[in-house]
Amino acid sequence: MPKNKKPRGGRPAANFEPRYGAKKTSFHDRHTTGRDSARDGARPERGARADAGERRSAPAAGGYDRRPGSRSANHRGYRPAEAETGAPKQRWNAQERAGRDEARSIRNRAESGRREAPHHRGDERRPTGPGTYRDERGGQRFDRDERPRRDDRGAGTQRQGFRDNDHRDGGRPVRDDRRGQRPTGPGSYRDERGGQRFDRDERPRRDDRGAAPQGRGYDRPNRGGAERPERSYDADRARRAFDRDRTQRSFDAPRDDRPRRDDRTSSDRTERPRYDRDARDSRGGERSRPSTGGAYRTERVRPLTSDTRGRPSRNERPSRNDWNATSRPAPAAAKFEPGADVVHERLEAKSVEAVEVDGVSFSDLGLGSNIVETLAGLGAASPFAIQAASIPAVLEGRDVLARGRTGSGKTIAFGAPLVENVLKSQAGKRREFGRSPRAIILAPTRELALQIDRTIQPIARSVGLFTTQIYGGVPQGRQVGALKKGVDIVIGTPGRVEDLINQGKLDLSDCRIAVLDEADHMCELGFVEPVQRILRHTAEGSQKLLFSATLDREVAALVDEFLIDPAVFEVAGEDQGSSTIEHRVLVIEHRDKADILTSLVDRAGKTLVFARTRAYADMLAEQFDDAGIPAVSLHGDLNQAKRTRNLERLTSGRVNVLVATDVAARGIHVDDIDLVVQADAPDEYKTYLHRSGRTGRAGRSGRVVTLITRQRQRRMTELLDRAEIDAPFENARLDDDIIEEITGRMPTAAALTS
DNA sequence: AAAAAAT
Repeated sequence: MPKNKKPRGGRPAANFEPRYGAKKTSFHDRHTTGRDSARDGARPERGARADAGERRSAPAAGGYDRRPGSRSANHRGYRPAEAETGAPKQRWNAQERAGRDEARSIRNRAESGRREAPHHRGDERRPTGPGTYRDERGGQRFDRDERPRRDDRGAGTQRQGFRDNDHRDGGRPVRDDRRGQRPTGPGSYRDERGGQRFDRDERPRRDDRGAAPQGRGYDRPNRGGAERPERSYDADRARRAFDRDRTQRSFDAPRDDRPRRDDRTSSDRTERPRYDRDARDSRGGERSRPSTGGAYRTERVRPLTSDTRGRPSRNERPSRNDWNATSRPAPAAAKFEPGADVVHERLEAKSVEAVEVDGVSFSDLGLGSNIVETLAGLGAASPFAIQAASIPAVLEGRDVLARGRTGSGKTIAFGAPLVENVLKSQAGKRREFGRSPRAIILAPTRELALQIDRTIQPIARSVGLFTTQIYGGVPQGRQVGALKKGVDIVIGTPGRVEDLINQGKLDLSDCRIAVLDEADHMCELGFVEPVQRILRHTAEGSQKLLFSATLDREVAALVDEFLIDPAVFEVAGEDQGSSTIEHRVLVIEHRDKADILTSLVDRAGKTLVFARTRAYADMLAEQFDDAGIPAVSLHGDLNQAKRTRNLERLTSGRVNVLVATDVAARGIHVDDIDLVVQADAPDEYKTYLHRSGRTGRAGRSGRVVTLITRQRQRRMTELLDRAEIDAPFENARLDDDIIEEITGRMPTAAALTS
């Protein structure tokens, strides 16, 4: 029975799929789960047995740690406290209890002047293993935030064990190391971005911020006015907005700058007010964030929603409809002086140069020492560009839109400052039992939500905060139990989150930060509505952070309603030319498809195959299996247990081939996937970018092969053009050398660069 | 078409 899988899952699975009770071994616990029954149809008989068992043992159960109404897991618990001691207890025991104590002492220390000398404190409580990740990754931090790798996944319990390791020296030295190692080839930011430096106007701000951060009414109780002097927002904003002499930048392009852009001004102006006023007034935006002047806000938002009129580059790439279009220095941008912002179609962003980031540390950015140390333990010794850009803005309390390519560190970019903000908002407060969450992070898939939690949890835990995952496909019991107990940060998928809200089990009214990962995807049809409803449940004026590798104007609907004066960031030099991924398109005969796929997949490395439908994904996996190539599938028709298990099989290397639908296209990370095969070509260029982003990570080389038939060539050409990818089209037959070549030796990164 | 709640 599947039960046998558990041993292996012991560690990885615990981490990967904490809800799934890898640890649950006690008789009645299993029953509880069975009864909770969201338990998927995989083993109906088990559920039945569980019910029977429950009935039998219920009466006597009390003495045996049985909760009288464990039905209350779902059901308004008659004894909430009890509910927590049941199943959740096991899970909380070691690690969470430790965390709690830790939190307590942190709080105590915090109350006696925490900001001043946090460092010594950190040393003893550093929760994560030191050089662990750093070493493996050769100092490159590409993956670290996207997905704590396997080792990492080993649940908090394990990490605690590392606690005493001294990696204090990790901080600085490591950064230096890394600098040395940082790939200077394609993956490197440094080489391609000319020597543009972080704008001075930007930097000073950060220092200021250290002293007086939250621009918005973020809760900051108990913070000595001395440390972070209270400031009138108006004053603050105004100062930042106008007192700087700089070239205009998107996110803070002040009114004053506007006149300079003669070409766009007039039309923009007429349009701008419309967006704003309507949106803001109707939702009381004014009240919620009185600090931002109306006019100011308007202009900030405008770039996102305005169209491209007057932009020459549009004509050149008519199909390109987004912000990405000019992510690399476009001709249009050339007329701007060095150091000036690149002007983007439809959405202007402050373009961050990686070189600017050299020498900047996480603590420079405003993160506390505990968090900084934890990040170092995760392999993030110093910030990536996108992190350096967005962390200060997030700490400041601003709404942020950020685009950074896959694996560029987005999770930490929002996660670390989010934790810091939540911590600040609770400084000195008691962490009450049953407190409602202060922050929520939404992701489009369960796997991604889990992965995000794997990164955020250690950071949160390092400062005594708790996270919980709220996603579907698993029993609610534990999730509700955790909520009852009280968590600070919720990470989940829209469906279950909304479900629990409607059931009154999740209260977001105190939620002051909301993050949308893969934000553009979350704005697609079918996703937006629930997301909007959820966001409306968050505290009025809550801070919103939108991140994605392909962030574009698709998020306009949300921006208009929910964001105020957003800072917009992206990383310069992130074009496909700087990628370590080799793309190619095989034009094939349909009748050869199955066999070609099999031969493509018959190789040594890990291969991820994308199929358009669930059925086809299953079919292919089966086909490969039959051909003697162990393969599993990942798609929405599988129950969550299988999804988790199959993905884990690939990560662990038990199989080398995973056939997935687009559920696996975004965000999920598996090390060492060196070939991505698109059995079905995607319809959108964004999908192409995300799918191909599953390989070529950490500066490694990777290949993406897309199979199409002759009829599709034109569409594919257009798509690649939009994605700004150059890929040769090659006719391929089953016995072609091409296939051999693809499945054979992978080109070195060096070869790709030259 | 897929994904996201559970039924």
